[in-house]
Amino acid sequence: MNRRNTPTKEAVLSLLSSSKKALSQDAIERQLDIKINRATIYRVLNRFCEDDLVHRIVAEDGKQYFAICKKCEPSEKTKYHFHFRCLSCDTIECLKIPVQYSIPEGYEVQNANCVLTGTCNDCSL
Amino acid sequence: MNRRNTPTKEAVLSLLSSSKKALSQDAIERQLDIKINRATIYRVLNRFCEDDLVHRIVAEDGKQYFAICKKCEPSEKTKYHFHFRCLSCDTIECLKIPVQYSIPEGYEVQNANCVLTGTCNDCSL
DNA sequence: CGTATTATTGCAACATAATCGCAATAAAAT
DNA sequence: ATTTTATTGCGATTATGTTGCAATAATACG
Ligand SMILES: [Mn+2]
Ligand SMILES: [Mn+2]
Ligand SMILES: [Zn+2]
Ligand SMILES: [Zn+2]
Repeated sequence: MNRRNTPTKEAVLSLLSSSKKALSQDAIERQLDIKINRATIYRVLNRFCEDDLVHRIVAEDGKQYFAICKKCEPSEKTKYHFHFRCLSCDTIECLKIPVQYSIPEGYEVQNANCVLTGTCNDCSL
Repeated sequence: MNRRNTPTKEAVLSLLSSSKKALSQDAIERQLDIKINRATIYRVLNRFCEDDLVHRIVAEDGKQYFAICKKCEPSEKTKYHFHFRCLSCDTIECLKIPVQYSIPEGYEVQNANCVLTGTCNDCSL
């Protein structure tokens, strides 16, 4: 399935690139200059995830948030990192903290979704 | 707000106690002998969480799963532990693996939701 | 006991997130 | 220019979870 370049794709990727926070579909739709259909945004995002351009975070609110993988090297060591959700400013950000665990025998980990919740630095003043 | 003992409450708690896996509202409703309304189950579960009898896990599928806190002492050291979701048998279990992280200055963590996904021991044969 | 208080329940309606089918559009290849 | 088919918009649909309200029942209290 070959990918095609479209204004929609570029707009969403550009927005994610310039954002310091992970964004939900909702937030993306609101922040975009052009009007893009909801289903389309989801499809674009899902494609980005498939292509490992973007990673998906599921927060405690059950919603999906998307963030660009800038420094997310697929190096086995720092494969997964924590995310932080601030209950005060309601933003989700990537923390440069590797997820460490020792999995029991026989288990195989394919993905990790780790979200810490609380108050961020900006809001704790 | 005082709590009252009801058949519903006991049935749900008993089911969670005897289950080795975390259960969704859906699964609880199906596994219960008596028919209990969906909203009621959610309300019972939310009360259990408020009272720290049960803890809530939000998985990658965006759904809530509930598990009994048997050995979940509120000791600060092992406050949070990992959970594992098997994509093969579609179950979620508590791992006795503490969540370790070093949070940046100024951040305050109130909760952690950490789910590893992959294949469990039973399914990896 | 009998009665009063109010936590709990069932039901329907609601809210929101995310997906899907299908026809129309448009990017890319030829 | 024409063909191919990935992408889009739209509406409908599924799913999870919550809420308002009246009815029910657990608990306290005389
Ligand atoms: Mn991240
Ligand atoms: Mn657990
Ligand atoms: Zn904040
Ligand atoms: Zn399994």
